[in-house]
Amino acid sequence: MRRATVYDVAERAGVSIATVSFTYRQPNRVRESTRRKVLAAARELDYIPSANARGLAKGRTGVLGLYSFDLLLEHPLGQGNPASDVGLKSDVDSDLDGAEPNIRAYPLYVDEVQRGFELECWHQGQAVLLSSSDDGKRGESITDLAGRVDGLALFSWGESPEALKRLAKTIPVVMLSQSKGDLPVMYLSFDNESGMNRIVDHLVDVHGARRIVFIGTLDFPEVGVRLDIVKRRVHKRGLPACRPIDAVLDHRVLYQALAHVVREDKLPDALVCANDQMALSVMDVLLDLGIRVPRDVIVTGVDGILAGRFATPALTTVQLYMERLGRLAADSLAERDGQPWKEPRSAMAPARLVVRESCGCHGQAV
Amino acid sequence: MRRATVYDVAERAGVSIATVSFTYRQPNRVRESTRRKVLAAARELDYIPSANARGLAKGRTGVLGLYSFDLLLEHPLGQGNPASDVGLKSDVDSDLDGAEPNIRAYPLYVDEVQRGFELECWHQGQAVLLSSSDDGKRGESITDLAGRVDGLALFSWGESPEALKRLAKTIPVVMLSQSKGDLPVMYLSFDNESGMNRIVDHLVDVHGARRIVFIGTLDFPEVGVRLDIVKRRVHKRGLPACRPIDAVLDHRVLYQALAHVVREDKLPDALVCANDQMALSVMDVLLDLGIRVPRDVIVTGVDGILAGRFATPALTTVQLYMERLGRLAADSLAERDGQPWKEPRSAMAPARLVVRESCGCHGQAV
DNA sequence: CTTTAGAATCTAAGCGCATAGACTATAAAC
DNA sequence: GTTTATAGTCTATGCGCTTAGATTCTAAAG
Repeated sequence: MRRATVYDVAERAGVSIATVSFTYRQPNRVRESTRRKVLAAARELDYIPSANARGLAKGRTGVLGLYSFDLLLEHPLGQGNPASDVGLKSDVDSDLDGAEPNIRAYPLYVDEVQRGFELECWHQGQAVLLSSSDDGKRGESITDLAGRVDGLALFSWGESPEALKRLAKTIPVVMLSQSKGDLPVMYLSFDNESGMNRIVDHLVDVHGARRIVFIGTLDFPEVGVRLDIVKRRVHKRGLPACRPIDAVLDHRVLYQALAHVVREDKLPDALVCANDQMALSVMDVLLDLGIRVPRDVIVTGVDGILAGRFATPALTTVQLYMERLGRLAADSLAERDGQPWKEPRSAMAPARLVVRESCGCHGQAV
Repeated sequence: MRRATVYDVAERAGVSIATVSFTYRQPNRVRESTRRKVLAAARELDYIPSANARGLAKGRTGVLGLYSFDLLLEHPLGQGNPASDVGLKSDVDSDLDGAEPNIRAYPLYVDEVQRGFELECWHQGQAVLLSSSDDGKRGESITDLAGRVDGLALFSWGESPEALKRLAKTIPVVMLSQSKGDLPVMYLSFDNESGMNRIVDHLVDVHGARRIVFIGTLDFPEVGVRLDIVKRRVHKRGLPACRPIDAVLDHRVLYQALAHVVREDKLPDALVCANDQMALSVMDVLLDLGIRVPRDVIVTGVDGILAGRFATPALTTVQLYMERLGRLAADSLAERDGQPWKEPRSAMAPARLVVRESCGCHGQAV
C-alpha cells in the first residue's frame, strides 16, 4: 500500500495539488472552507508530506547535522560493557555484567554540547541529524551527513584539511572546540582566556598565592592553550614564572611526579590543573602523600563536572558552559540558512569561576 | 554559487548521469578507469550527493527518528538554569548562575535510551533524526519528523490515539516504555517481571524476609505494574500479602508515612521501592528516623542510577538496561525497512538484580 | 573476419513537492 | 451593466537523483 501523496489528497478533496501544498505552507492563501476540505481528505488518507520531496523542491532541508566522535563506544556508559559493543544479537544474560560507568566523567562533554545543540535547533524549528561511524567509514559518513543537512557541526576532523575545505565551500561548517584556523568555517571554543585569568587572579587576590604550578597533559592542544594563558597572567601579576608539570591521568605517574615535588620541598601555593578529572586525581594523590588540601596546597580544576562538587574538599574550578557551546553552534548554523561562510569566523562560549573549597574558600560564588 | 549536481559531474567527467550515480551506488557496474574519472570530477566540483533527491527517488530516507519529551527543559542539566531556557540572546554573564544538576537523576533515563538508539542506528548505517518541541506544536513536529524518516520511536504520546493509529499505518512506530497496547506498533518495555521477581526471591531466599512493603507513586503506570508483580510473587512464595505505600518524592510526605509505620511498630523486613530515587529518599528519611539500613530494615530500588552505587549503604537494585532499550528500538525499526507493523508487537529489554549493601549483602553480584 | 555473450554505458521516466505565472471567481467602484 | 482590483485556484515546470530497459562496446569463440 503506497503512501498517500499530494495527488491523492488533491483528488479526494477535489482541488489541485497546488492548493494542497498551499494548505500546509501558505494557509492564508487558501479559503477557509477549502482548507478544511483538504485537511479532511489528508486525514482520511493518512497523508504525511514527504520531507524529501519538499527539501528537493525548496533546496533546503530544515535539518542541522552534528557529527560525533567515532569512538563513542568509549563513552563512560558503554565502556567495557559487552552489552554495548557486541551489537544486539548476543542477547544472553551473561553479557550484561561489565564495568559500571565512571562517575568522574559526568556530565560528559560531548553529551552536554549535543544537548545544547538539540535544544537550540528545536527552539529554531530545525530538526537534528546525528551521525557517527563505528567502523572506518568516517569520510563517507560525513559526506553522507553533509548531503542531508543545511549546516554541519563537527567535533573533530580526522581527514585531510583539503576535504574539509571542500566541505566548507558547500555548506556552513562549525568546528567545535577549536579556537581558530584559516578555513572558511566557524570555530567555536570556550573563553579559556577569561576563565584561566580569573583563577589566577582569585588565587593571588584572595589567597595571596605566589608560586603557581600548572598540571596537565601538555600535548592536548586545549591544555597547551590554558597553560599559556596562565603563564602570561602569572607574569603580568608579577609572580615567579609558572612551571608546568606534564602529567597523565594515571595514579602511579602522578604520584611519582608529586612525590618528587614534595621531596624537593618545593610544594607551590597552588596547583592549577588543566581539567577537573586531573584535579580530582591530584587530590587523591595528595591525600596519599599526606598533604592537605587546601591547607598545604590549593588545587583547582577546569570543566565543572559533577564529581567536583561532591569531592572533599569540593573543587574550585572554571565551569565551562558546554550546553552554551552547542547552542551557539546551532544558532550560528541556523542563521546561515545553508550559506557557507566565506571567511574564517570564531566565537566563544562562556567560562566562569566557581569558587568552592579546594582553594580555601567556603563555597561562595564569585 | 549553486551546489554541484550529478549533471555537472557527468559533464565534467564526460559520462552520463547514470554513470555518475552508478559510481557511488553500484561501483562494480562501472569500469575502474571511468570510476576514477568520475570521482576526480566530483572532487573538483565539491560534489555532495543530495540526500533529498536520493530519498525521493528511492522511496527511503535511510534515517530513523526519535521523538523526545517535550519538556526537555526539565532535564536535570537545564533545570532552573536561565542559560538554558531564555534562548541564546540574553548572553550576559549574570545569566550563567543557576541550579546545579541533580546527581540523583544520573544517568538519565531518556539520555541513555537515546544513546542506545544512536549507537544501534550507526551500527546499522542509519542516521538518527531527533526532534522535540518546546512550544505547543507537538502534533505538527511529530508529523514533520514522520515525513523525514523510515521509522519512528516515541517516548510518549500525548495526542489522540486515532492520530497515532494513522501514523502507525504509514511508517513503523515504536512506543518506548509502554509494555502493551492494541495499535499496530512495537511496544518496548523492561522486563519488570523477572526483575521484581528476582528481588522478592532474593529477599526471601537469602535474607529470610517475610513482611515486604512496596513504596512508590502508585499512579505512575510503570509503578503499578511493578507493584502487581511484587504482590503476585509475594503471594506465590507464601508470604503475608504485600501492602503498598503510596508516596511521592517529598521528604516531608515520606517522613510522615514512614514515621507512621514506625510508630505502629509495623516496620516490615523489607521496603521494596518502585525506583532508585524513591529508595534513596526513603533511606534519607529512615536515617532521620534513627532506623538503620539494612540492619533494621532492608531497602531496594529499581533503575540502577549512579547515585545508588555511592549511597551509604550502596543500594541493592534492579538494573534496567536503558541503552538496550534504545538499541532494541533502532534494531526493530531498521528491520522493517519502512514497512509499518500490521499487528501489535512487543519486546523487552533486560532487567537484572544488582546486589549491593542495602539488603544486607556485601556487594557481590548475583 | 564474423558472431555473440556479457560488460559498460546511456536514455528516459518518475519519485512528491513548491511555486511562478496564468487563469477564474468575487466584490467593490464606477 | 461594465470595469477593475484582489483573492482564490490551477497549470506547468523543475528540484537531483535512481533505475529499468535500450544501446553500444569489448573480447572470446568460431
